[in-house]
Amino acid sequence: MAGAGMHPFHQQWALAPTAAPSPPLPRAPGVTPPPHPHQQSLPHASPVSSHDEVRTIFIAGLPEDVKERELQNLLRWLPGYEASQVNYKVEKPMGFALFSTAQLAIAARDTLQEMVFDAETKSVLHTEIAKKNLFVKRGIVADSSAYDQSKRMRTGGDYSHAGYASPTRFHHSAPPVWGPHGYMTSHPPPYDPYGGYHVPPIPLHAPSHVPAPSSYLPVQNTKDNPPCNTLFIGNLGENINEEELRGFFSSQLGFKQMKILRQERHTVCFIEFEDVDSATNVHHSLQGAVIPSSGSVGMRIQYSRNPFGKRKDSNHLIAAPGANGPPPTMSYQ
DNA sequence: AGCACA
Repeated sequence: MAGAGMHPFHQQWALAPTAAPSPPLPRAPGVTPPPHPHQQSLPHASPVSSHDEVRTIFIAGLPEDVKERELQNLLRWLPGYEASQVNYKVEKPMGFALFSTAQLAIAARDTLQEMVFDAETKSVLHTEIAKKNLFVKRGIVADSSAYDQSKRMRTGGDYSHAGYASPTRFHHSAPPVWGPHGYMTSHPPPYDPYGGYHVPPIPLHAPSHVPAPSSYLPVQNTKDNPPCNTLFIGNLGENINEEELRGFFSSQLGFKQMKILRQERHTVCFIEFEDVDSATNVHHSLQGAVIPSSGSVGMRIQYSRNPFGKRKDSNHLIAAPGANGPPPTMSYQ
């Protein structure tokens, strides 16, 4: 178990209010969706495109152990729902949900207002219009540049460090998706607030972890071992979060398995890849990577002394030293 | 610098 201060790996709360849930906004009571919703054009009233207004709601009152998925599964039924996420960085989880229009956001806010989210924990939702729109990452496509690192809170120091691999080759394969954000359709569903339940948007992917590091820091990597399909990761910081670590590496190309080793002072881990090439890729591209829970140190990536699943002393094979077995003639390589 | 598991 990680320490108390563990935080899930949520990269982008480039979203909304930095503000706490505390000051309940005065909100117009009984605001309901317009009777005649044609979101596209508001001929008279607001000249501004609806996308400039805040169409995100803020959701407080969630139980501490709320999952992104739970919230999504609730919100996806609401008309105009586009994306949501939960910010766990503060004491009480704060949810944010983006809707296609401000009206629909208001409608959603009122729908959810005072809703009992969990009877057992007596969680009752309090919703407001957020101060700012939820920021949804654009590129669903595997495009490394989609992970721009602007707006990241963490900045260990100098990242653009020459000599350290650029984050260009990350996870081509990895679903470039972090937890939240629902579907991203180009066109909003034909909507009809509360009119009927058309097929709800299905958030395609289970929340997965973000493979992109927050930054890179130089590490000195003297004394490496010869390339093999297993990497040894050290210098992970005092309170590295195992889940985060696992999520980080498990989405790398060629990942097979990993083992995390908690030791007194240092936590280290071993990662097996499909082949040496994949290991080498990661060895180079993620050297010095910083992930949130690693604090302000860059991880050191080395080849493992012993590849996963192979014994140290190669005279004894994995194939059991059977009483009557043939002598271990086969060897690796 | 901290290298386990089979």
